[in-house]
Formats: sequence, structure tokens, C-alpha cells
Amino acid sequence: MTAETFLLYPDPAPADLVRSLDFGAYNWTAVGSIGDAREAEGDRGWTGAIINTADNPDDAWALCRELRRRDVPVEPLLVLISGSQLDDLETRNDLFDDFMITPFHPRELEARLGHLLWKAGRGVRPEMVEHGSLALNVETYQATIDGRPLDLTFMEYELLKFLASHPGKVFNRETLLNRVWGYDYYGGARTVDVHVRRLRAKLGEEHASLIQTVRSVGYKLGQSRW
Amino acid sequence: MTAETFLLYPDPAPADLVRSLDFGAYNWTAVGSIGDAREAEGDRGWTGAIINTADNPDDAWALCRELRRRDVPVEPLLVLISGSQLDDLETRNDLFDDFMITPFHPRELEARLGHLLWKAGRGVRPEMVEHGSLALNVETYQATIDGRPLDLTFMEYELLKFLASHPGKVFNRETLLNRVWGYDYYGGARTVDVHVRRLRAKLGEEHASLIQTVRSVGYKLGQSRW
DNA sequence: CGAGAATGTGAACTGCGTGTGAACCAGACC
DNA sequence: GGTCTGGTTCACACGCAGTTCACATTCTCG
Repeated sequence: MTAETFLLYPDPAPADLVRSLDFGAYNWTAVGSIGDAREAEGDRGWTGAIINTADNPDDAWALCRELRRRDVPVEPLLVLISGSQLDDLETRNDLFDDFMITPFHPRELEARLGHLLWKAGRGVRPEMVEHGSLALNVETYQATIDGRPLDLTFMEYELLKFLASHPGKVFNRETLLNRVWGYDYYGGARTVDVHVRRLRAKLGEEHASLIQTVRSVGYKLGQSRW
Repeated sequence: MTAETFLLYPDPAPADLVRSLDFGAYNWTAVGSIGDAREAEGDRGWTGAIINTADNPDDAWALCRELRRRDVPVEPLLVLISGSQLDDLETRNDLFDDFMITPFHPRELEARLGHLLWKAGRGVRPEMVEHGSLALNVETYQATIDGRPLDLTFMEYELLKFLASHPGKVFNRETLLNRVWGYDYYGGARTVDVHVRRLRAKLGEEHASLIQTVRSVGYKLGQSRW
């Protein structure tokens, strides 16, 4: 739902930067102050930030500091800087991941963003269960569909993980109770139905059909090819 | 004893590169081939490598690959590249840590090396564990959040350090007792709860949510991003 | 087309898991 | 011995998640 979006500073952002980002089909939002950044962020978080220190270095670095001090630091953070300001970097190594001297070649921006995103994406790859646009992070107990985070309860997560681990395979309710709830579990089979229903609701109308009902048998995730 | 030495390719290295390195008092050794690199290395290892892909891209990338494939990859690895070769980077993100377009400004080299070495120093030294505004100094057993010192007890510190060392990952109580309290520890799982509670109190209302409860599972520090 | 079975849905109920305050205990220090 | 600090355990309250139930809807097959 919420696309990946880069934070730009200042507002308006440098024309050449905007042109390059648009050309590369990157989403971005320019902000003029730390307050604006918070406001514009909403609850989606930033894919990264590109901070231009040319016009107002103090505020720019203050913004970097703010983005880095968070509980979830904004990464990657790319700083645009003029050749004459290079000395500023030395004492601020903790405030950026990469820098680029202005003016820059559009290809360089593309290359740097590409490399930064590549690094971010491969940082200690967690164990994942994936199926199409559905992704389950086993380590953090988080789930996303189309990149949108799903707020699942424990049993919902366990059920979805089990189904997603065996895509296309149909499980009857008893089996699901045994495998997901535990072999010693004794409860009504309708419990499964209700959990499936809540999962479908949280998956959203668009993806509700991911979990399919097989009448007189049980449930499965995804299409089986036949 | 053995001074820090950068590996340069090719041999002879570009004059402007050599001049800048000498000016910055960096030690370096230029090599003309992978074989030469092994020979010149001896048993001291490289502080890092600066590879110029201008003259002979294929051999240059092959050298990068060789340096990266080792059990202990050579880091940091800085690639010098001409503007027209930028596209080469896209498929070789794993072969370098940073790149610089030639011709370059001596100050840029200095800044990039400075940043790369700063990052490397971070990585090697596990003396500090950091996560956002939280910083733990492993040597002095001091902790700060937003620069404000935290007065933690031993177990509080150990627990926080462990969680902060694996940000985003969820640990159940048993695992925490094993890893933080010790494998031979046998005590109630509620101990973890109470320590978490005290940690949250000391972190302050603002950062109490840094340690998150994952119902029916355990605790984790911070949010993992997607 | 209609009856019965299977599933979807809304809502109420209930218990487990967690937060929290406080007591308890052991060791260090004076 | 007294006190202080830090770690563990206990008891209780509360809210959410899991379960169950009743009813609506859909599907299947004669």
C-alpha cells in the first residue's frame, strides 16, 4: 500500500535531484524542517533520506542527527555536499552512510542509491517464509503483504505461517489443530474457521482469497496447480 | 608493529591517487595482478584496497572478487571508476564498499577513506553496542540514551546489551534466561518480566517502547524495518 | 428448486499472559 | 550486627486473544 518513499531536504529539493529521482521512479517527499519531516512521515517510515547540506548546513546536520537518534534509525542516509564543505564530514561520520559531491552526475546518484539499498536489503538476511507478496519474518514475528505490515496475533501468525509453509496443500481442520495448536489440543473445529476469517480480514479484500476454502475438506493457501 | 597498508591496483597506481595517499600519510602497496597481491600481502593482511577499474576492468573486478571471496574479506574496498563505467557497478554491488568517480578531488578521497575506516572501526570493535539513541559501552559498562546516562544494574545491563545486539529479533523467556543469565540458570521466567519492566522504567517514558512485548512469545528490542 | 450440510459472520464469554507493586533473600560494605 | 543494593519470587489486577455459540449465508445434490 504505502510505497517506499525517500525523505528529501530541503524543500523545495534541488531540481537536478528531483529530476534524477523521478527518472529512476523513486518516490520522494521533500521537507523543510525536522517538524515537517515528522508530519510528512505519518506511520509509514522512510525508505531512506537524501539530505542536501548546501543551503543550510546546520539545520541539515541537525536533521541527520534527529533521523539517526531514533529508536529505528533512518537508513540509508545520503548526504549531498559541496566540495568546499568536505571537511564537515570528518566529525560527522556517524550521521550518514554515504555522501555525494554536488553538482553530481545523475548516474552517480543512481549508482549510490542502488548500492545503499542493496546493502540495506542484505544486512543479515533474516529467516523468511514468503509466498507471493506475503512475507513472514520468523525472527521478528512480523508479517507483511505488498509491503504493508500486518498486525497479527500469535495464533493468527502461527496459522498463516503454517499454511504459507505448505502453499497449495489442503489441510483439514483436525490437522491444522494438531500442527498449529499442538497435538495435545482439544477444542472445537470451528476455532479454525474463525481464525481463518480474521486472517482474511487482515489480509484485506484484495488478498482475502489467498486462503482458500476447500469445501468438505479444509483450507489451503494459494492456488494448487492442476 | 606492521603498519596499516592499503592495496592498490594497478601497478603503477594512478599518480593523483598516490599523491593523495602520500599526502594523507597512508601506507600503500601497488600490485599489477592477483598473484602479485598475494605475494605482496605476506601475512600482514590489508587495511583495505583501492582498485582502479579504468585501464583493465575485467582484471580489476576479478581482483575485487578474489579479495572478497576470502574467509576474511578485505575491507574496506574502494573502487575508482570512470563516469562512463558507472553501469558496471549495478551488477557488482557485492564486490565493493564504496566507489569514486575519476578524476576525483583529493579531499573526496580523504573523506571517503575516513568514512570507510570509521565504519570499519565500528564493525571490528564490539566495544560499543548502539541502536538509535541507545549506546552501550561494553568496556566501561556504561549506557546512555539520548546522551543521558542510564544507571543500570549488572543484569539490567546484560539483558539490554543482549537485546540490543540482536535488534528486532524476538526472544522467548527461556532463551533469554539461557543466553543472558547463563545455561545453568534455573529460575522462574517471570524474572525476565521484572527486569524488562525496570529497564523500561529507566529508559524513560519516551523510550520505554524500545523493548517490545510480543505476546505469547517474548521480548524484542526495536522494530525491524522492511 | 428446495433441503440439508458446510461455511461465514457477529458477538459474547473466558482464561491466559503480562504489568505492577511489594515482599523476600542473599551478599557486600561499613 | 545493621544497612544497603540488587536479584528473585509472589500476589493480584487487567486486558486482549482465543474460544465458543447462535444465526446468516452459500453451496451441493437430488
